[in-house]
Amino acid sequence: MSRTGSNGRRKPPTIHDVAREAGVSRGTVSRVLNGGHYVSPAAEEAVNAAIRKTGYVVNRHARSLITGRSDSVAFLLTEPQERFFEDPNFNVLLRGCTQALAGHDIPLLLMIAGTKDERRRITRYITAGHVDGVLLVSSHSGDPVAEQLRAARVPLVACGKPLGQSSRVSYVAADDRDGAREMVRHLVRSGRRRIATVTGPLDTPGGTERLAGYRDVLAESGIEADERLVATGDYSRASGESCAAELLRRAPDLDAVFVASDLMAQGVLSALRDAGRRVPDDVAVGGFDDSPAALDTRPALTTIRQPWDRISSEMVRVLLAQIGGEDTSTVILPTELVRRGSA
Amino acid sequence: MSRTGSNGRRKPPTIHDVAREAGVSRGTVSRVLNGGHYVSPAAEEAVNAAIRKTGYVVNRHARSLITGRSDSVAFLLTEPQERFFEDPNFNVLLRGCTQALAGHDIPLLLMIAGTKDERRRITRYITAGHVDGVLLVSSHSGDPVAEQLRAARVPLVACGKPLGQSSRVSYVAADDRDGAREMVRHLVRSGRRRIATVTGPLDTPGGTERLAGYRDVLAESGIEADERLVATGDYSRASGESCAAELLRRAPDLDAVFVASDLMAQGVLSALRDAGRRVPDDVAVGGFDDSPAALDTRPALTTIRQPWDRISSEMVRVLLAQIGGEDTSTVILPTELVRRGSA
DNA sequence: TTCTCTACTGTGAACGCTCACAGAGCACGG
DNA sequence: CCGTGCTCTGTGAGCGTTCACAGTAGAGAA
Repeated sequence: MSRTGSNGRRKPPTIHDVAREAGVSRGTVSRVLNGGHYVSPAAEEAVNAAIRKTGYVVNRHARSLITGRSDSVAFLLTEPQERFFEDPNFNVLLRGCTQALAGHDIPLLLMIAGTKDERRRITRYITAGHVDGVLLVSSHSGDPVAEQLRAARVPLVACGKPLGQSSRVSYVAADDRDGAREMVRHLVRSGRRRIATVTGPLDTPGGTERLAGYRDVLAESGIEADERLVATGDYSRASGESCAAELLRRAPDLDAVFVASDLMAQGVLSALRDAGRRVPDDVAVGGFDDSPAALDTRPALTTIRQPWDRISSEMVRVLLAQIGGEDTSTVILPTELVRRGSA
Repeated sequence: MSRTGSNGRRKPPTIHDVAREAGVSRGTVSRVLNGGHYVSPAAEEAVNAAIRKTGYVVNRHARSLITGRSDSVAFLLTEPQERFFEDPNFNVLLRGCTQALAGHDIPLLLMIAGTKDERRRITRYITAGHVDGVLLVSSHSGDPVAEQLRAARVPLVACGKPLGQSSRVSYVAADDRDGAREMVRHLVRSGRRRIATVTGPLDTPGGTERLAGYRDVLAESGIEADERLVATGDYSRASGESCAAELLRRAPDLDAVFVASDLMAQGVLSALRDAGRRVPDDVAVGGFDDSPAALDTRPALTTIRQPWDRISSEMVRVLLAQIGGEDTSTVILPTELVRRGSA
């Protein structure tokens, strides 16, 4: 049933062995393996039985050699720092993509292009056709990798809106702007009028879009915009703390803060506590991300949940469509307000 | 220079194109590609020039088809829950392995075998020879996947000691027991005598080994062991909180707690604060893991750092040695005490 | 010279699969 | 009756590489 090599280790059965076992030709086995079209029920049954009996598993290398596809996908991280690995959302994303791909029997290759050298090596690897497509995670504006892959016509889907690119890179993202609107509307509805914000870096989509959403709601609510109420952080806890201190100095009468990330919101809560302000009585605080940290604050953080599970499954769906030759575009997914104690 | 297919998409150059360009045979190009033995300097130079000119990249599928190796490695997670993805150490491990493998030009395939079905599918995939080896991360005792892969003679290295296995699975781990000793000795040196502990689940290596280390030091220091000072958690923050409450009830005179994870230690700190105990004045608290959370507590957590960067690089080193046919065994790496404010 | 050894090179045959094609068998309509 | 179209099947070729082998050239020893 299985052939045995000279070193005693079994050689796995080939399509030939299955064909012989089933009493059909290689071609018929191959057809069964690839969807079973133009195969008689009797032949199909015989082949399936032979596959079970021999324990046959297709040799993907031989298949790839001829089809030109690799039936694998790269998950590419182009980050110089370890930021993404510290981000709990990243885990959900990676996990979600792995699972969604596994459903299609497609393995995920994890690649990290931190340095320039690595970027070159990985770009070569990918453009050589070793993967069928790329799931790109990068917060960088003007990422050269995306451009190169696009130029080489490699199917590509980014997570989040690639900033500052004129090119047509498909992406999947949460609706940052609308999520921000939702949170600020929530603050307005609860009677706040002096609403400050701590933004993310303004060269990231999360930075600009969430700020835009904040301004949308002030405008629609007829609340006067006040630049003293806007501070720019870098998504770190420490920057949240210092931004909040700065805001309190510039506008001591603020009664709410919309913070563009939960991590920064932690810092904001610390600063407010240090300043003797009670949350939410004196100052309401709204975060963004619904990270696990949002549960650990006191009071627990009211925040905006991004649908990471859906983002990952959509990324995979769009990428597979693109690999299949379809023209794909962008997917924007709705966010959700999670009410807890802080606002 | 590059051939063009009917659909306008360039066909990548093959070894044949390189050979023609360099004026040598396929064999010579292949030899240059695989180490350059038995190749004249002139030929080698010509081949390298031709490779640069054509932009040739080896087709790994064709190579794999004949060599039987795939030049790729699986990073296999056999966890029903998402525990690992919530663990920041896991990120460092995954990142470290990816990078270490990238140094050898070996891509990492991430696979998650949560359900029984997935385990079967993935085991099939791996035993079919689609990867050269497996980096296994699993907290489960009696993991059937490890046994099956071992039986199929797939090179395999586990992260952490596989519990309850009689088999000879190579693994790389931090010295949990000695790390626990180090922490408890530190507590003893600072004058504590009623030292409690919150352990991890006792079906995990981290649970049993760290508890053993705790007992070692009590014994060597002549401190009477007291079962009222031992509580078993599940590595979650909440369990740390409830265990600490329980310990305070059973042994109100405790003056230190050694907690088997930083996450649980966060819970312990909360419970102590709620009980009005000052840290470290009334009660010293020692954690384990040196997770980022350890910096966010007040006071900052004294903890034990596991050398995750070295663990990942050692896992890769051992796996590659095993793939190369060497007999490999176990690697135990030292931990490090990180002193902060809590003890 | 001749023989041997070493360094180097080229060639055919595989690896296991899919694809294109040819051909068989059958049913149907003209 | 043939021709046409359908479903189903087998066969040869070839994907791009490595491997084993055969063969050449030059150096050194006999």
